[in-house]
Amino acid sequence: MNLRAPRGTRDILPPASEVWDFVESRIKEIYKKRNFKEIRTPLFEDTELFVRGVGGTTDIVEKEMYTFNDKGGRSITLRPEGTAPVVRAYLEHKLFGQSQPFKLYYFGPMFRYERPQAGRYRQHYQTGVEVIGGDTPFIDAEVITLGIDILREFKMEEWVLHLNSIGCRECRPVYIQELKNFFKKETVCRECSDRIDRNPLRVLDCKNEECAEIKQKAPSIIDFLCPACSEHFSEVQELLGEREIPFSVDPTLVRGLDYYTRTAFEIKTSELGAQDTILGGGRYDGLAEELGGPRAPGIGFGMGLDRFILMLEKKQTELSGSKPLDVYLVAIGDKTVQKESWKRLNLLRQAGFSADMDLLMRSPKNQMKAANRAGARFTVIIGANELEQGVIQLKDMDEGTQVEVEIDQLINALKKKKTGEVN
RNA sequence: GUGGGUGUAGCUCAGUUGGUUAGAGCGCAGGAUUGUGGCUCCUGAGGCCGUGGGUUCAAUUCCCAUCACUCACCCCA
Repeated sequence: MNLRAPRGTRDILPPASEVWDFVESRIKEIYKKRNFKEIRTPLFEDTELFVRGVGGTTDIVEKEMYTFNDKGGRSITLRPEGTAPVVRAYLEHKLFGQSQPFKLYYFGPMFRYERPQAGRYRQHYQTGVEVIGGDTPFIDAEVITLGIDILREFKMEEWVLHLNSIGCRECRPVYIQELKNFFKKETVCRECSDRIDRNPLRVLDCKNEECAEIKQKAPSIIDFLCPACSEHFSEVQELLGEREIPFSVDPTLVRGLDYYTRTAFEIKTSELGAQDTILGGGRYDGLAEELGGPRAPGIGFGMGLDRFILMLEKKQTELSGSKPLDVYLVAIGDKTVQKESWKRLNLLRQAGFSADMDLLMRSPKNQMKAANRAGARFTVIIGANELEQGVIQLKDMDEGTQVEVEIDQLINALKKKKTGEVN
């Protein structure tokens, strides 16, 4: 038996899991403040959804999908990204019939078959948003701003927003033709020469040094945008300026998924390794139609939580993940005392305190040790003597002081101590 | 998919120029006059030295393969 999580996957254990919980709930609050609603879609979908949605010639579909046949012979794929499933759900449930635009957020794992690396996992976690049913530049700016707001909420300043527009159905084909003509005259790396016909935009994405020089001379998409796309793009930039969000226009940013149109963006940080994109997204005005629905333009982003948290840890940002325990109960005596303590434990919890006790029934000394390790603010000591007199010992673990309290007054005494601390 | 590095206790790492019972620190468990934490001291548990094969009288040490981790490429979150 191989007792190891599969390659590229990992367990998130305490105390790390407390950091995750903390980060996720803070982000969720940000979404809620902006009137986004949660959507949960299945972890797997029909393979066809991604082939049609993401695009058959993309890296994701060509080599990164976890695809298998289920017992009914259906081809199933573990979702490699969040947008296609959300748009599928939007169409399936005819959400275009409701008040538009539809603003959704999600949290959850995504799956891609790749070689693991720092900040790259086969099962990784993303949070993201999708705004569907509108194509004004305000929506673009609102979505991008939201991404920045998350970074700022966590006091992260070491990032660069890369922005581009990759045009629409009207203007992009013209540009692509131009690009093909250009590259066919140049000598590019072998991979790129393969790409020229299949997915020419991706040649711009090549990091090969030989190609880099050639790329600089290549025609820029921005010069080929149709009037509508061009206006959209400059308005988005204007609105970002309005919010004082710095960005860098990057004509080589094309993104690896086919569904993108117009606005494309990525936020990179210098604080990770080679896997430095923590947030990426773009507009997808044609996706709904591509999937067989009505026109429903949308825009969204995905943010990598693994990388985000890695970045927070590298920055040693204080993450007050775990909250110390209010009370640890120490039982000293036989079963009668233990049972009484266990009963009191429940009463403490019902009164709203976080409380725990030693369920191994160890020696008083060891129980105190455990209380200390749990970070308990107070210990409540119940022994046979106390039980007889109807009292308990209440010990302040920071001060090291201890007072006797009538057992019925315990909750009140604790409440007083707690509010005393707040004031 | 390609290339480099690594793989000894729960964790961080020593070590064996091939040779009997493989070590430390931290952590964990228990204890230091019978009912009290954090400091100190004592004791203890825990390792088929990643897995499989080869060379050898002998391998945890050498060689090969494999798996995993890690860094980079590719690409992305």
